[in-house]
Amino acid sequence: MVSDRQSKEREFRKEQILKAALSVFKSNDLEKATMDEIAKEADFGKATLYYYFSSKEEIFIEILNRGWKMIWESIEPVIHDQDQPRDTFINALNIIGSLVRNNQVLFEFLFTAPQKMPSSLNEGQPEWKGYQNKMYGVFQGLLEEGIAKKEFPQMRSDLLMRAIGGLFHGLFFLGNEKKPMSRQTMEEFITTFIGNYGTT
Amino acid sequence: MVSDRQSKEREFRKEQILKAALSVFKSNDLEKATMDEIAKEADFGKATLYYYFSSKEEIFIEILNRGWKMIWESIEPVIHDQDQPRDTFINALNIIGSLVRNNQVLFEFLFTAPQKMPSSLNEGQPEWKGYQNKMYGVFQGLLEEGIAKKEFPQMRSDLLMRAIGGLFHGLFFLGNEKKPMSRQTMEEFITTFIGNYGTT
DNA sequence: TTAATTTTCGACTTGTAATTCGAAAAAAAG
DNA sequence: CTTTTTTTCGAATTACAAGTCGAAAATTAA
Repeated sequence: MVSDRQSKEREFRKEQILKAALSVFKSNDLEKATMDEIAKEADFGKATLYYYFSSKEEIFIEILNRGWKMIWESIEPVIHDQDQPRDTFINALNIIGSLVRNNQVLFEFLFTAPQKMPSSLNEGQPEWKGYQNKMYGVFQGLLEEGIAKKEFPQMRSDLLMRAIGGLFHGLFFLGNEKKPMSRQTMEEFITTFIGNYGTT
Repeated sequence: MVSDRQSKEREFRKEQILKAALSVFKSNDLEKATMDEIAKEADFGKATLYYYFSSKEEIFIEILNRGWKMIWESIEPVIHDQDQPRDTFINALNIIGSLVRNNQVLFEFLFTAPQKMPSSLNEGQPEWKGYQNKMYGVFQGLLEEGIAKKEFPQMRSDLLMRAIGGLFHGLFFLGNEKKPMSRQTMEEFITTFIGNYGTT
């Protein structure tokens, strides 16, 4: 029988392990992150990690699952006013922006790891992939409506998406300056970039 | 003493091996591409690979070196008329575009592998990195001039670069359609995208 | 045809890192 | 204070893939 406190502590320990894993993934490159290092970083014996997670993969996946879930849950509330796709789009982008600002390392991982990781980890439609798809779906939808309403450049929405993705990534992760980016600043960049189709 | 023909055949075999390696890197993900598989694909014994290359790393690097060299040598001739940065930029982009069209697999590798690969392979400023830097330098320069001449959106050139990079990547590698993209089409997209600042 | 020289490769060695085992320590329950 | 359950971990075990070795096959030179 596990008490309430017990399971809370268990969860806490899992989080510590995930945190340690993330920091190891960050420095060494994913494939070269070893369980030994994660264990050392988390200050547990290696075998103990296997008491909490069944494999290295599972740790990896769990970080993605929790992260993408967080992202989804933070945008979900604001994506419903489809009347102004452009504003909605920028709003959503800005929300993600503030998440990123609060935890760069995690989000850089969430956004880049899927590219780098072995495709075997994508088999069986993992939970995080679902959230990611929902998110991209929403953005794509907003872009399409925005394009239809001439609020955005007239081009294929998937390409516009890619381009904005590149910009966003640059904006948050390329930064030579360390000062966090304000909503203001971000909005300016996006606006400059996609032009002022609707508002001029 | 090695005859001329001998060394040509030797070079030919090296190329076969590199080709096989590329095709293995393509399917399996880099880290999981094994020398055994490359050997099987190239139809040589594994030990023979080591007769031609001193390590798996060297094979990897050699593909990058040759590829980036090719890219650089194909743009280099057209980047000199700095009077019309926008046209020059699109020209150069288009040249790379045609290379890509002729060998998608190779170029997808050239453009994405550097992100995925262990950073240890970057040590000692490898040859390909030099070419890559020169190329980015040129593009960045063109963007800066273009921005100065108001031919491009008024924003940080590194961000514009990122965004165009994303667009380019989408254009060539995201393609749902298999038909190769014409210069015309590409130019249209880019133009739509970065606006018609100079020409309207 | 024989003697180099160049290529090739099967079998082995080596190193690394994931994963498991079994027993002990710690904590909770009775 | 026992007994039971939960956690912990050092010391194997196992798997896999890079790289090496030494001898054979093929090719070229004499």
